[in-house]
Amino acid sequence: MANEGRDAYAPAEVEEKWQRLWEERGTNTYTREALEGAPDPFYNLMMFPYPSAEGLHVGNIYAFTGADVHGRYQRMRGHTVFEPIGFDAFGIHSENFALKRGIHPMDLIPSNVRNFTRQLRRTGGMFDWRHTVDTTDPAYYRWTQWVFLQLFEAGLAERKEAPVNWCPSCKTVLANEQVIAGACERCGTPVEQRRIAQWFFKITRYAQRLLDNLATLDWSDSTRKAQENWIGRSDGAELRFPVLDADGDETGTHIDVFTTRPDTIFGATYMVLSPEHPLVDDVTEEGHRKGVFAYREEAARKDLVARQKTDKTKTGVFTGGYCRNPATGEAIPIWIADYVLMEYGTGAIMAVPGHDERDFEFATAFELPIVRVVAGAGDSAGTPLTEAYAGDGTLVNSGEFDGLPWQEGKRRITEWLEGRGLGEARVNYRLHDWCISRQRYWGPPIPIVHCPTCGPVAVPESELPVVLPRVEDFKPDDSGVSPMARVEEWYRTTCPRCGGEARRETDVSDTFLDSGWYFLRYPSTDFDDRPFDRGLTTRWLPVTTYIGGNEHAVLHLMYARFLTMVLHDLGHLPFEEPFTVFRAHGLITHDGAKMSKSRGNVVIPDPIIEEFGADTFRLYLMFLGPFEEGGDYRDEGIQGPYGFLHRLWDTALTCGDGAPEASVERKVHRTIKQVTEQVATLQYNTAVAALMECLNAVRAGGRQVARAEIEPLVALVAPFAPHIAEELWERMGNEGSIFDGARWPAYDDAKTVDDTVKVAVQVNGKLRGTVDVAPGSPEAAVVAAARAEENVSRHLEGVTVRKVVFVKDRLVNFVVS
RNA sequence: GCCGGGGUGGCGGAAUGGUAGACGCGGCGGCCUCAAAAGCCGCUGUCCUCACGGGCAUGCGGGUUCGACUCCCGCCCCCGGCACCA
Repeated sequence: MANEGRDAYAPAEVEEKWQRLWEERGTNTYTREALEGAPDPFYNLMMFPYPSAEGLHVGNIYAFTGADVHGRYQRMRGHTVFEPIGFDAFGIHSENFALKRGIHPMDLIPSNVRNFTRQLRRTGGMFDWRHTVDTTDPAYYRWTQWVFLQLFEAGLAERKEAPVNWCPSCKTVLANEQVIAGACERCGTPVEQRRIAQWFFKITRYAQRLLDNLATLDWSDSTRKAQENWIGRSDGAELRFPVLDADGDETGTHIDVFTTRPDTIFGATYMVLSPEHPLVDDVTEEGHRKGVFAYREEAARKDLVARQKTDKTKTGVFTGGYCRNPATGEAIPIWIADYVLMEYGTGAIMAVPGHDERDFEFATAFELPIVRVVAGAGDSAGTPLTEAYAGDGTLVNSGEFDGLPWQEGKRRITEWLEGRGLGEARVNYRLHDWCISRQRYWGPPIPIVHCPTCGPVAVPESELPVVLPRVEDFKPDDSGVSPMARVEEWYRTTCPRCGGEARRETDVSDTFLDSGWYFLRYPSTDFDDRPFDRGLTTRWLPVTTYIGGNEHAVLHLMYARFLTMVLHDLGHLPFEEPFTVFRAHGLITHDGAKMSKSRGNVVIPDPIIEEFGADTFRLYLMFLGPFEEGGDYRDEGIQGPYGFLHRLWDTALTCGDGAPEASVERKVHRTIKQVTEQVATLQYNTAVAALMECLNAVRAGGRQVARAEIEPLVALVAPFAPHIAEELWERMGNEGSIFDGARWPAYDDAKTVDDTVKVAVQVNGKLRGTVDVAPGSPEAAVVAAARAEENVSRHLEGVTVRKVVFVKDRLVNFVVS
């Protein structure tokens, strides 16, 4: 193709030009007035990144591009699309990196943010840089602290003791990820647990609502399911086991257990308390005190991670105490064992070794009695148990309840015990309250003052933010509390209530609190006197579409939902669910393997963008696999999209003004239809394939291309490759940005239908030929044509046709003997 | 163990129960070019056949159906998440 006098596609030039123009013209940014008056708002949210020192990685770009394609598409359909981005810059990653490199996070983060901003601009995202947030900016975390106070004042924040990982050598608190195989990641010393007072948000109060609302959300199934499991509702009963003294008389205290199988209570042959259970001392007999004490110490010495390791053999000790099984009336021994967790249920269980795998293992190890109380098909009351039986069956050895199906037994036994004041039906959740305290430096201070007379007092709203001071020595030390606890001039203050001497809370809050409400802030960043403006919030929220990774399926998304619900209940928000639609994108691998630094197969975006351009990179990322499932990045694969954009460029700039050819026009209309449907549902890989196929058809045989044949393709490719689309759009003589004025092409249904269709002809289900017929041809005509087909007729020779299957415009199948 | 998602050419991946392998990469052969970049043409699952054709092919084993990558039953393997949750 002769092309002297016309410049070749030079991505770098085109991309720099349009990034500059977008910025100059404010193409993607909104003023406060524009946001307030938006006629058709579409809030397109993506998960804001943590600005690491390494820069954006391919995973970030993959996620952002997928979301940006969606936003650009919605904009071309005429919506006012608000697409903000920000930085989730507090937290342990920055702090650890800063410690390692000896750079203060207050210096490190701004330079990381600058670098991320530069990279994000280069990728061609439609970001509104007027409305960005940085969680480490006091102007932002002032409102994070405000959110804390809302919960505090509503009685949803409470301070209680909870275990943390403790390194006895570094004398510091460790996050779970800093514990490697039970040892401190820095010094290798075995980690212990310690109990310290921490702040919790009472998310468990919202467990049922968080669960119920899931059904109303248009979210990826995998994400919804993950939330459901995380909340972990189980229906059962709380039962009371009276404690007995040495003479076998009731002492008046009792142990409550939670069980999902009250029907098996006749098989409860012993009781197990968690080592931390408050009644352990009460029930322990003199002779057993030493053993119980030693066991409890040992359990405490284990770190929180190791404590939860499964497939370890069961350990435990007998306390010497007994309680009464309220069903059988018999005395059963009370043990303590670390397989019972204080965090779940009541911290105590009735052990039914016949029908619970863990109890069976424990009973076998310590030679405790095992009784069958459920008989499966073919079993009787006396059938011995060689393993725990957890299947279906009817009750046996259960007194008056013998013979009942277990489900019915569950109900009846609960009622029976309830009638005797020995228990009641109960629902229990796996979800725990949200611990937001971090004994760290790099986070927003929790806005509380501890007063010796008034207790914990909220910092008045007018005094927010409680600014995190610049402290050069922020390394955790042997004090065991936050580094802020040694900055006396900071923590010494007066009580806001009584004016007496007091001390600031020195812990900072969890980063999930920063990210738990950031989407509320974006539209309102023009306001510094309120976290989010009522009018803007009503117009723009809830978020229309949120696209992000499933790694945040439970924590981030659950906390954001919880905070939204609370703020709704407190009258601050008119909705209780923040994200109407959520879509989880897949993971991207490189040459079939997960990317990781240690493998050395991390794809670095910058050199790729330099060589091929952001448009090609974006197009390739969206093409290499289904967006919601992820895909495999292969370095050579980028050549396909690269060549495609080159051909698109050449074709668009050499097209003529003639009328479109009918068959090509049909292809174009079919493509518009397909791309429209598939981009809307995030099926980007097949939409891109359709664009390639269409361009091939348009260019077939080096034919002269008509403008009407190629111009729609320029618009269809725009969400994926915005810079080249703008440039071609302009060079084809159009005014203004292709993203302004709802330029998404329309298709004519009548023009998506071909004038002939290929019908497959089978004999006994095997393809023997095809025939071309007019669409909608009747059976008789198609069958006749099929019989006439040479190869088909040969296969029909000498056999009897028993049946003819006809599917209009698709196939004919001759069933022969 | 539980909950998701998968298993299709050399590779990434397409296929409302109806022509398996679209689109792309890679490979092979050719064109254009001083050269490179970009571009263009043809072939490319596998086996048999000079060819026309035909056989075999969607992790494994069964089933339903005129017809199964697709639906049903039973396995195996891979990826992600949760995990002593009573």
